[in-house]
Amino acid sequence: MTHADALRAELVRAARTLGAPDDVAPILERPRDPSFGDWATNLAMTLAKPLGKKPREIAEALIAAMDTATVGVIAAEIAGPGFLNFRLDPGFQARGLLAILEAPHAFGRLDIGHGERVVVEFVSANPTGPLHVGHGRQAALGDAISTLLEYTGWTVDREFYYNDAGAQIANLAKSTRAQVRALGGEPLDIPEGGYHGDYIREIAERYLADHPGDAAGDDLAAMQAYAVAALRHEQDLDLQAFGVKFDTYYLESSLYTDGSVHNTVEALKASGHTYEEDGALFLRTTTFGDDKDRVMKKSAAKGGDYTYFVPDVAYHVTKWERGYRRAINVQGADHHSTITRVRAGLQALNIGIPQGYPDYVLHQMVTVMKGGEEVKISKRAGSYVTVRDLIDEVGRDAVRYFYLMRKGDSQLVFDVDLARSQSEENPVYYVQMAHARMCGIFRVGEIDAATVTGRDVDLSVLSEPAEQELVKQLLDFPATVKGAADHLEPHRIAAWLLETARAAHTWYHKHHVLGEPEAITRARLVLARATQLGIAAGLRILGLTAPERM
RNA sequence: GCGCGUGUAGCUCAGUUGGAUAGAGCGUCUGCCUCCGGAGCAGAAGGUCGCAGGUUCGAGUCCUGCCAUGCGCGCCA
Repeated sequence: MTHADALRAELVRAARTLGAPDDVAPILERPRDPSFGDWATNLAMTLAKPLGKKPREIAEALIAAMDTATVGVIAAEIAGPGFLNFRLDPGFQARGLLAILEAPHAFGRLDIGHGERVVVEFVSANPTGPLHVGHGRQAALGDAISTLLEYTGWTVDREFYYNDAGAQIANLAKSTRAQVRALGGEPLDIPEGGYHGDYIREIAERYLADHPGDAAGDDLAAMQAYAVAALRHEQDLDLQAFGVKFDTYYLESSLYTDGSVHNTVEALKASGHTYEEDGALFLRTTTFGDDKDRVMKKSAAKGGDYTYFVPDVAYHVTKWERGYRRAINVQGADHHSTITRVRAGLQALNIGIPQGYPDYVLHQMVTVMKGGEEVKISKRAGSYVTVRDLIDEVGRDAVRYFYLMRKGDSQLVFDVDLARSQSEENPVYYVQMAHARMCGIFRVGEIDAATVTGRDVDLSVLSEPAEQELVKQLLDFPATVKGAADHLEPHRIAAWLLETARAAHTWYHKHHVLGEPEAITRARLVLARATQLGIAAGLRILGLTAPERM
C-alpha cells in the first residue's frame, strides 16, 4: 500500500464517522502549486450535499476525526471553498522509495487482470508491401499496450492477423506476374488496383532466379505464394528491427481451409439475421446499430465471393472460442467502419459474446513530412516511408518514443528531417541520460547498486526541495501505470518519464551524492537507486532500452 | 450529407475523468562549463483553451449549436 492509499483509507474512515455514504471514494490530487502541500482533496465539497453542511465545516470535522500521525500527515489545512491540503513528513514520504529497492520489478505492478487472458491484435498488415510509418505507430502502440496489460496482471498474447486471402492478394499475384513477364521482354502491364512499388520487381527477379522453369510467368499460384512469403519475411525483418515480437500469427486463409468461414455463415443464416436480395446474401447489421445492412456473399454476377467482413467475424469468433474473454484491436482510424460490422456479426451469432467485444484502440493517421513536404503514402503508387527507414535514420528507441509520446487519437505528423536532425536533442535521450547518470554515480563511487537496500538509512535528510520533488514524482509511478493501463494510453508513461527525468536532472545538478557527509550520501544513494530503477521500469514498459552509459 | 476523431503558447503536444494562478519540449532571449558526464542547468518572454450559448459553488474538461480540419461512408480490404 502506498502512502497515498493509506491517506485515502484514513479519509474514508474519518468521513464515515461523519455519516458519509458507504461508497465514499475520495480523490487525491497533487496540488498544482506545491506550496499548498503534498496532497489535496475536494472530499469536503463533494460531501456538502449528502451531509447538508457547508464544505468548510465538513473539512474541519474531517481533520478533527482523522488520525493524521499514522498516515504521515504533519499539516492539514483548509483552503478556498473547502479544499483539504495535506503536507506529509518528508522522511515518511521518502520511505515509500524502499518499495522500489526491495522489489524493482514489482514496482507499480498491479493485479487488475488476475491472470486472465487477453489477446492484443496489432499491425496486421496485408502481406502486400513493407511496413510503413502507420504500421510503425501500431507496432509501438500495440506492444506498449500489451506490456502495460502484463504489468497490471493480465496474461497477454500479441497477435498478428495476416490477410493472406482475398482480392488484395490476387492483385499482388497479378502485379508480380506483370513484373515477371516484363523481365521477359513484354511491356509492363500492371493490372487495375495492382501494386507499383519497386519491391515487386525485386521479388519478380528473385522468383525467376528460383523458378527457371517458369520464365514465361504462367504459374500464378506459385508467384502468389512466392510474393507472400517474401513480403512476410520482409515484414518479419521490419518487426525484428523494431524489437516487436508476436506470440501468434493468425492466417486469414486458414479460416477458409478449416471451415470457420463456412460455419460462421451457416450460423448467421440459422440466426435469422440474414436475407437475400439481388442474388446477394445480406446480414441485417442495422439491427445492431449499423447504418445499413452489409453484404456477406456477393451475387453470382459479381463473383459470388464472401466480402471481407465475413472472415473478419469468423476470425473474432475464434478469439472468443480460443478463450479470450477480452480482446483488444489496435487499428488505424481508417478501419473505423469495421467496428460496428464485426460487433454486429458477433452479436447476431448470439453465442454469449458481450456487446463491446472486441475493444478497439484506434489511432489517427500518420503523415510523413520530408523535405518540408508531405509524402503521400500509397503502396500501390509505390511511395512510402518504411518503418525500417525511420529506424535506420533515428534509431529504434527514438522511433518508439516518438510514436508513443502522444495520444493515439490525434494525428501524428512525423517529420523525418526533424526527427533526424533532432537526434541529439531528442526527448528520449534526455530520459535515457537521466538513467545513465544515476548509473554513473554508482560507477564512479564504485558501489554495487544492488547492495543499496535503504534499510537502516535515515531518509528524513532528503529535505531539499529538489529531492522531495523527485521522491514525489517517483512515487506517482504506480498511479500513472494504473491510469495508462485503464485507458490503454501508453503516452502517459512517456510523459511521466519526461517529468521524472527532468526532476532527476535538476536534483543531480544541484546536489552531489558522493563525497557528502555519510548520512547524506547514504540517503541520496537510495534516491539515486530508486530513480534508476523507476526510469528503467518506465522505459521497459514502452519497449525502450535503459542504457547504463551513453 | 451522415458517422468517428481533432482544434490549448510561434511549432509539436500534455492536461490525473469537473477543481485553486492552464503546463512541457522545441524555437526565441538572458545568464551559467576546474564539478558523480554540459547529450546539461537557472531564468525570461510568449494564451480570448476554435466561436457562441447552457449546466453549477467551479468548465480546457460535461451538454447544445455553429466554424475549421483528418479519416470513413463499395457486392474494395
